[in-house]
Amino acid sequence: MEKTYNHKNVEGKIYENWEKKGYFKPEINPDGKPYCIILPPPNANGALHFGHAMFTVEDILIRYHRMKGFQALWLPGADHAGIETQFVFEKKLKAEGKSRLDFDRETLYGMIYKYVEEHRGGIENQLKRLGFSLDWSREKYTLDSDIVKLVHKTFKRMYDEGLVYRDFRLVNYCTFDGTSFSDLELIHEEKERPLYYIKYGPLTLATTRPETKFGDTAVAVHPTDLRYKKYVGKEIEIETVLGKAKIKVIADESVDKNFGTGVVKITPSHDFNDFEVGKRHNLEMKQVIGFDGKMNDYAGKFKGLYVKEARRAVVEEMKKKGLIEKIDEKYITRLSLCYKCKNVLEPLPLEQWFIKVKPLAEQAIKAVRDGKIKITPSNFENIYFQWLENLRDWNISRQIVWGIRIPAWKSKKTGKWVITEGEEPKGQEWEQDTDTFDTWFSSGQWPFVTLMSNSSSKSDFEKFYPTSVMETGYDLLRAWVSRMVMLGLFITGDVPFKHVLFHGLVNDPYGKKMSKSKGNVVNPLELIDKYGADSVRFALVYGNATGNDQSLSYQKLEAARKFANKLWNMARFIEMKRKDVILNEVKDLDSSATPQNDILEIAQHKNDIVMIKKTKQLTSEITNHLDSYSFNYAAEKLYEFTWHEFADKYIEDVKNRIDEDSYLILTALYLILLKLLHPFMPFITEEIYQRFSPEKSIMIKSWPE
RNA sequence: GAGUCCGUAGCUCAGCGGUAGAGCGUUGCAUUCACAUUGCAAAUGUCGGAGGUUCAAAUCCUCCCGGGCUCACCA
Repeated sequence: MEKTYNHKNVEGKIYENWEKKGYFKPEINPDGKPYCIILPPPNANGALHFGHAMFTVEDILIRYHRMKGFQALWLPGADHAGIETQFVFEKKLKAEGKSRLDFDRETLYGMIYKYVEEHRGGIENQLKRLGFSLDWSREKYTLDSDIVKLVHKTFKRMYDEGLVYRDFRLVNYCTFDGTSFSDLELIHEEKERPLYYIKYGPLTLATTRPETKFGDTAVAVHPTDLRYKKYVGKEIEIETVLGKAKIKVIADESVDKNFGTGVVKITPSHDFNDFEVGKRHNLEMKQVIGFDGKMNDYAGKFKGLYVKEARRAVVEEMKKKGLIEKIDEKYITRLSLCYKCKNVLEPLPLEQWFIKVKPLAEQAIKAVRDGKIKITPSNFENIYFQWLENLRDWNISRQIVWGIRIPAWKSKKTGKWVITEGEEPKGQEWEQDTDTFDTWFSSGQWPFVTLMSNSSSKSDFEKFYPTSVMETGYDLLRAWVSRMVMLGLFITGDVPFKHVLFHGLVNDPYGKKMSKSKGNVVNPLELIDKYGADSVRFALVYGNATGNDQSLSYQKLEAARKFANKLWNMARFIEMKRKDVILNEVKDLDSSATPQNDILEIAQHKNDIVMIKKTKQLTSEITNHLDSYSFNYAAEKLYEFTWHEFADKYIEDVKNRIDEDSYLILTALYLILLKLLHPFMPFITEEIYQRFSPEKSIMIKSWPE
C-alpha cells in the first residue's frame, strides 16, 4: 500500500465497479424489507452545489439500511424547473440578440428541451462523484412522457372532484418575464415610496400609486367614521387629471380610520385588498395596466407609458392642477418583487387555474398531527402547520412554455372548458390552454409518480410507497414538502413518506449565504478534487447538528482528510504485519468465520477482551445514532474512537505483543470500524475492505451487530 | 408587524437539568519503528445580559441586547 491515501486513484474506479455490479439496486437484497428515499430532483439544467452535497445524509441512510439487509432504493431524478430554466434560456437568447417572442411555442419548447438535454448529464455525474448510491436504472425526469401522463391524470381527477377551478382574479404578474407567480414565489422588500395625499372632490386620500387612479371605481371609508358618514352611499364629483368625474363612496370594514386620512381609493383590478372590497360591493373592474406593463386606453393621454413613467407624469400633472395636498416622501411601503428579475410585480386580473387547497391542507395537517409523518427537527412542524393553516388557493397556471402544458381545452363554439388526461377532446373545435403547470405541481407528485412510472419493476409503488424518509433542505418545506404531502394523500390515500428530515444550508466560510451575485459560491467539485469525496462528506456531517446551517470550514475538511489518511495507515499497518504473523496464506480476512463472537472465543489477552467489548459498545451506539438521525454524533464518535481509542491506544498496545491470534482480533475489529464508517466514507472503506477481502463488497449485508 | 434559529475556548461548532467538550489553532516534550508526520502533555471559557423555577441551569421559564433566516394584500 502507498504511504498516503490518494483518493484520486480510488474513487472513480470504485464507483464504476459498484454500478457495474448493480449494488445500488434494491434487488441485491431480495429478501429484505423495503427502505426507500426519493432524491429531491435537482434542476436538470443545474450544477452541483452544497444543497446537493448535503444529500450525503440520504446516502448515509441508504447505505446503512442496505448493509443491514434492507431492499434499499434511492431513486434519482431531475426536474425541468419551469420558470427557473426558461429564465436562464431567455438570458441566453438575449445575449444572442433574440427574445422568446421571436419563436412560436413549439419551437421555443424544442429549443429549451434540447438545451437542457445537453446539460442534463452534468449534474448526474456530479452526484456520482459524491459517491451517492443511487439506482440510476430507475432515474426519472419530470418531462418523461409517463410522468407527464400521471400529472395530467392528477389534474383531471382533482378537477372531477371539484378541487380545481378556473377563476378571474388578481395574480402577481411579472410584466418582464411575462408570467404570473404563486404567493410563494415573491420577494418582499421594504422601500421608501412617496405617499401622495390627493384631493378627491371634497375628500382627500392617501395613496402610493396615483397612476392606478384611472382604475378607481369607488372611494371607501370605515363604516363608523363619523367624519365621512354623510358621503357614504353617494356619488361625489371629483376633479382629475383627465377632467371632471364622478365616483361612488362606500363604507367597508377593511379601511383603517387611522391611516392617512381614513379614505381609500378602491382599484379592484390592481390591488389585492381592493379586489376583495370590489367583490363585496359589486364594483366594476377597470384594468388600466396591460400585461406589457404599460397604461392602456383608460389612462387617456398617459396611455402607452410604463407604470413608473405614468406615475411620474400623473403626479406632475396633479401638482400643476393643485390636486396634491401633500406628499409624505419618507413613507415605507412593502413591495412584492419578482424572485427572478427583481422587478416590482403588478397585481393584474387574469383567468387562471386554481387548486382549492383547504381540504388538502386539512389532510396534510392531520397526517403530521396524527404522527403518520414525523418531522425532524421537530420545530419545523410549527412552520408547517402555520403555513398550511393560512394557505390561500394555489394558482397553478404559468404563462411560460417550459413545463407541462395544462390539459385543458376550450370549445371554440361554446367557450366551455374541458379537462382531459392529455388527449384533445373530440366532437368540435378546441383550443388548448397555452399555460403550463407551476413546476411544484409536478414535483409535488414526485414520490408516487416516480415509483408508479418505473415500468421495469411494476411493483415499485406497491413495495416502496409510502417511502421511508424525505430528506431535503428546510427551505423547501412549504414549496415542496407540504405540496407532496397534500398531493400524495389526495392521489394515493396515503402519506408520501413517513419521515421528513431537514438539513441546513451551507454558508461560505464567513457565515454568509453563498450566492452568485455575491461571488462567494464554492463548487463542491473543487473540494472533492482537493480533499476527496469521503472527506467532503464527513466534514459536512461532522460537528453540525441535524437541520442547522453551517459555514464551510476548510479546517474541518483538512481534519477529515487527515482522518482518511489515518484510516488508510491503520490498514497499511495491518497489511504490513500480515506476512509476519500469518504463516498460512489467508486470502479473506473478513471470512465469515471470524465474527465478533468467535473472536471473543480466541481472545485471551485482557486488552483484547476489553477492546472487543468496547467495539461492540461502539457498534450499538452508532446504530442508535443512525436510527435517530443523529449523524453528527455518529461521525464524532467514530472519529474519536477510531483515532484516539483504536489507533493511539489499542494498536500501540498490540504492536508489542503481536501474534496470530491478536492479529486476527485486531484485523476483525478494524474491519468492524470500516463497516461502521462506510456510510460516511464509502470510497476509502470499500477500497481498504477489498484489499483485505477481495471479491466482496463492504456494502452488502455487512452491518455489524 | 409575526414567526423561527443562533449567540459556549483565538476560529468553526457539539452539548440542552447533575462537577464545561471536539476539530483547527497555540505552547512544550518525544518520534521518523503504519501515518508529506504522528504520539504524549499543557494552556485558554463568570456557556450574550438580567431576573426566575430547582437540592442542582450553558441546559427549563420571562424579559432585554446582538446576529441570521423565513413569513405578511394595510392604501
